[in-house]
Formats: sequence, C-alpha cells, structure tokens
Amino acid sequence: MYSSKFTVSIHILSMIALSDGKPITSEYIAGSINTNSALIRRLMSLLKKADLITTQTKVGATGLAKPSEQISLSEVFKAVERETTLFAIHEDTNRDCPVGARIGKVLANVNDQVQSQVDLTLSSIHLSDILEGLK
Amino acid sequence: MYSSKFTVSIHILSMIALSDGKPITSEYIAGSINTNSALIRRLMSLLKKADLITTQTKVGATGLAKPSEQISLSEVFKAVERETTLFAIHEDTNRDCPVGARIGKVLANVNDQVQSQVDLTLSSIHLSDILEGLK
DNA sequence: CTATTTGTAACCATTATAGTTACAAATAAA
DNA sequence: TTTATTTGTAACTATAATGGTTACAAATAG
Repeated sequence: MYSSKFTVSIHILSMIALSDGKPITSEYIAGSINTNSALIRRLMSLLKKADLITTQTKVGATGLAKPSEQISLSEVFKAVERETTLFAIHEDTNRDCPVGARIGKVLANVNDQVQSQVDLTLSSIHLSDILEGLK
Repeated sequence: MYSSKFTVSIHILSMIALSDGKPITSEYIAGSINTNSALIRRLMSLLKKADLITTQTKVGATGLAKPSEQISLSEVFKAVERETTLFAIHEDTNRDCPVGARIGKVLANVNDQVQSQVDLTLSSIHLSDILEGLK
C-alpha cells in the first residue's frame, strides 16, 4: 500500500483551505494531525514545489495556490509520492526462458492499465469534494 | 507501490499454465525468475490456498486449479497481497479539530473509490490474456 | 529404502516510512 | 536594531515489510 504521505497531504490542504485567510502555521496543522511540525513542513515543501500552495517565512503567507476546485487528488498524489509503478516488477528474469524473456513487457502493460485507471479516478476528485465531505 | 509478490505470482501462474501437463517444479520456476525456490513455494502456497493451483509432494501434481480464462488478476492479487487499504490513513488525528475528527471517513471514501476501480480493472484481466501477451 | 519435492520455519540485509531534534534563514514586530 | 516567530532542510532513529536464503520434516515415487 502507499504511504500516508498522500492522505496526510489532503489533510494539510483541507486545513489550509478552511483557514480561509486566517493565518495558519505548520505547528497548528500538526496539532490537527497529532504529529510533528517538521513532518508537515516536509510535505508542505513538496506541495509548494508542485504549485499547490504558497508559503513563506511570515505569518499569513500560507494559502492555496489555486481554488480548491482546481486541485485534483491526482496532482496531490504526484506531488508527494515517489515516481514508481503501482506494482513492483522483478527485473532480473531469465532471458533464456520464453516466459522470463517476455513477461516484463506484459506486466508493464498490466501496470499501465491499472495505473491509468487510478489516475483517472484521482483526477476526478478535487479538494473541493473533500471539503464538501468534511461538512 | 505494491511488492513484486503479485507480479511474480503472475509469472509463476504463466509458467504452470504453459507447462501444460509436463511436470514442473518450484525449482524450475525459480530458474525462470532467477530467484530462490523457497520463495516460489511460499507464493505457491498462497496460490494454492486461494484455489488457483494444485500442488502436492509428487512429480507432476502441480497445475492450474481451473482454466486460465477463469483466473482473474483480481483473484491473484487478493491471494498474495496483504489485506490493506490502497492508501495508508493516519488514524491518530485530533478529534477536537473539525477536520481531524472527520477527515478519516472522507479519506476512507476516497480510498474505496480508487480501490474498487483497481479491482474492476484487475477483474477484467485474466491469466489467459497474460498468456496471449506472452506469445 | 533412496531420491525428490513440497511446505514451512527461521534468519538476515535492505529499504522506505514516520517521527524527531536541531538550526540557519527570512520576516514581522518591539 | 533586537527579539520572536516561522519556514525550510538536514540529520538521525526506530519500525516494519520485502526479498532472499538456509534448513529440514513430511510426503511420495521409484
């Protein structure tokens, strides 16, 4: 399974979205997640690099970089999860075996099919939907 | 990302399917994957428990438990991967915060949506399709 | 009764995560 | 200018799962 980085990031984005102008700090967000502010800042740093939020070393600078309707979970996922295939594929197969020689391509194809479905689903859900669900 | 247990299992099933009557051992399959036979047997044990293959301590007893057209990748996945959610969800949130109190349910819902899409895709692919791709 | 193979237990090394401490740099406010 | 606050990041630790390996009892064929 994927790490909690993705879901914690959604939590962070929700907190920021709902702060709505009022100054919000990594310390405060950490309080809602019951964890460390450095961990939050680490994720916020990635979210900033992906242009999902704005931050600065000053009070009140933290906010969404665009409306919650325009932030899809696909973007959030890609911002914080390492670039990997969904299923690990054993690379060192025996090329002298007909199956070993060809299975890699077949499995990569399976992976792509599933992964594009996941991306499609995540693309269809936006931060605004999450906020709606939180009401 | 998920471990290679799933994709290695597909490799194993393909080897068994293509052995087609001819005796096949875990040692032989391990040779195609370039790994250890105990590791293969560990996975085969799970595949057997899921009624996907038949095995016995005798030569020639290893085979598919049903036609390759009736073995979906969804079954294979469930046979070897631990029962988990696709995305880890941080459980210990602050219940005194409106977001912390409700985000868990919202995230579980997101998880279910994605996971059922994955399952749908995996259900639509069968071992027979893999064998076709190997040709 | 010998050889082969399965099924499983018990390890070990590696890797990523989650959590933590610490601190320089930026900025606001006194 | 000085002080306090906050970000951004580095460094470190503990934990857990994977992937690989050795070993061996039990089952079975010859």
